[in-house]
Amino acid sequence: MLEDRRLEVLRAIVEDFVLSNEPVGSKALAERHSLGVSPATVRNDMSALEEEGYITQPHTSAGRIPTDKGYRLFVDRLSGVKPLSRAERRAIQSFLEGAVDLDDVVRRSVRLLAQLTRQVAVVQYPSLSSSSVRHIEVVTLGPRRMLMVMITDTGRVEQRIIDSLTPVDDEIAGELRATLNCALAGQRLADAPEVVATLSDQTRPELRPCLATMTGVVLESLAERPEERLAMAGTANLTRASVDFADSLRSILEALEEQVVLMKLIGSARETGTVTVRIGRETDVDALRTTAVVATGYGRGPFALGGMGVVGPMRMDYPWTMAAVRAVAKYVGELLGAD
Amino acid sequence: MLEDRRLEVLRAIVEDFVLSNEPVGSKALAERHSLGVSPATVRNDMSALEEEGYITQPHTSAGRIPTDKGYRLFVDRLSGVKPLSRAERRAIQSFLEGAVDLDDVVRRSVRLLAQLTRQVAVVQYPSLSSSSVRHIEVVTLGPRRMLMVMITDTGRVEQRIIDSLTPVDDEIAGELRATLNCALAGQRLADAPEVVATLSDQTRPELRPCLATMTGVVLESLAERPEERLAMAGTANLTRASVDFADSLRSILEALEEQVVLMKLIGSARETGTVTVRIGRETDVDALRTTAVVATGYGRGPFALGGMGVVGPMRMDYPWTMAAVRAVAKYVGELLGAD
DNA sequence: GCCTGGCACTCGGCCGCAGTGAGTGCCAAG
DNA sequence: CTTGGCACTCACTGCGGCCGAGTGCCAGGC
Repeated sequence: MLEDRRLEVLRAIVEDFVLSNEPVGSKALAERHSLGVSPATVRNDMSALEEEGYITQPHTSAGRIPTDKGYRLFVDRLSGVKPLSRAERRAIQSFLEGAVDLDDVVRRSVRLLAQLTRQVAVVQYPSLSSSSVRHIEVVTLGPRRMLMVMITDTGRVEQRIIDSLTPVDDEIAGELRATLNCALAGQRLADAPEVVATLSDQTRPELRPCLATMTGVVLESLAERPEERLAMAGTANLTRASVDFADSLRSILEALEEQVVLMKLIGSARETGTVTVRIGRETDVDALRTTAVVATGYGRGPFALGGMGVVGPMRMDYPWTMAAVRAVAKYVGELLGAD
Repeated sequence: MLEDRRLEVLRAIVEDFVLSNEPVGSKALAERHSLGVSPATVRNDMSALEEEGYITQPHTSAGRIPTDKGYRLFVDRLSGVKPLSRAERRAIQSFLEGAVDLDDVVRRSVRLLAQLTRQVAVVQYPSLSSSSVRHIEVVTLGPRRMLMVMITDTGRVEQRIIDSLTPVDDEIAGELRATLNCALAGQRLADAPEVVATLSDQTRPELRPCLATMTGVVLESLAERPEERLAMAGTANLTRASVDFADSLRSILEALEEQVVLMKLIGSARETGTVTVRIGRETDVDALRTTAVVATGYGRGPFALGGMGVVGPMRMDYPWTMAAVRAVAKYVGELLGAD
């Protein structure tokens, strides 16, 4: 019960600090939250909390602010996920439902998430490996040139120009198209490697080099090249977060432009079925040590199509942000899953 | 000649201020640049330049800084375009030549431009209206569903799902494909409207609704929807530009996230055959009144495929930036034109 | 007529200083 | 274990003075 009150004090500190962005002191705490004890008692608790590393003071004779560890405890044990209001849910839905194609869905989601949370939002495009092939098209462009277009069930399109060593014509293209479609259409791309492996033997020898190139392309694009696409919005919101932030602003922006970094951050949340939070150094990115990342996967239950999330200052309204991310992910998932 | 020296003084002020970001005074000017006159004389010139509105002083007893008008004069009459070094040209080329598809080209260019100029870089995707149709593909997805994919000669791919009122099969799809390709392949998309207009009459009546939908899609995607795509990079560079900038940083970032605004800014430079510069209020965007935009079109001589450019503080090395933008545009143009 | 050196003046930036007040830690009493 | 009291710390603020870069003006020289 002493333990309980301490946690309550921690929660109060986090909540107040998130609101005010100023170190919170014992007196204000005891007043604003009905803790039922005097400031002196709160001071003792704070002292203990500081000892344990949950809070810290920027300088002597100032209030306390939560540490990474403090936020972590708050997120893990002290906060639920604030449910969104009916109006908010409806807003999300109406914002997304006008989308005409995949690109549009992604761009709308990312803007929506940025506006909603007032943070930087990031949305991965549906990953190829968790999509299925809808159709593969092969077109001749010239005597030794073909274009291959792969369309997935999420609406994503990958195209590649292929230079053939031997001459090609429409007939050959048709044959390749038929072979590839027959083997891959409807298959999940994650299963493609096995399917493709046996393909070569069943084909006319003279087509094999071309076919190999094409299956190569399929596999290669599957190999989640690091520049796997993503969309970002709301970078302007970074400036919202206090001024001391300004120093690190550049390095944060730089980190955010590194797609690889973001993919890791957002992508790692994809597999877990829930909203995950990484706070401060937990991001494993030095430039982001003053920020927190709230992310989740979207679409298809266990086989998430991609990840989405927001990056913001550690001082963030976690319950609300988590709720918003979860809600947007849910709608986007439905939108893409149904398609 | 007096006039000449004044211009020389203005140039010196711009150059010094770009380097130091500090108001430049008469003494320093007379010393650092061999103007052959004393500080007192320079003061007189400065006084005149201020009268005419080319320079201003942030406060009494401080040096002068150029105004919008001053930069404008500098760009128009006082600066050539610094040629790039051999090494730099080579660097550009090697950075771009590994690109595998259109997306890759655009993303590489924008990163390159951002790194080169240390500013925020923006690249439009090749606009559809100045591209030609390379191929149109029609595929059945279901009994009443088809997918249409249009591929342009710049490698851009537009796809759209079409729901038909009447049942469709592979044969019909083939017929539609043939009709569309026959009419449009090789045509510039800008000419598409006329070509398409006559198409309906030459077709079997039962196909007309479908065909109409498809040509509709072609025309619609041609209509340069405002969200015409573009890529941006180097926003972190904004923080580089002095601190007083920091206040306006948010509004600048917000403006940059407005695609429509950017499209206008970059797009308007597309038609002019040269590098254009918009300084301060010339951008017609209030949030960008402290910035300058250097932009140009790329590809295909008079029929530019798209625009690219950079956004940075007014205090910018214009000769060098203009040279860099021009050089990158040239290489990208070659890359996409040859393709 | 233009350039130049000299001179008085302005004013933003940079100390150093003391006063203020929020907040802490400790202690003794309930 | 809680509480009120008390001394202490220290960031922040406002004030006054100094400094120096930079200006404008003027009278003298080429």
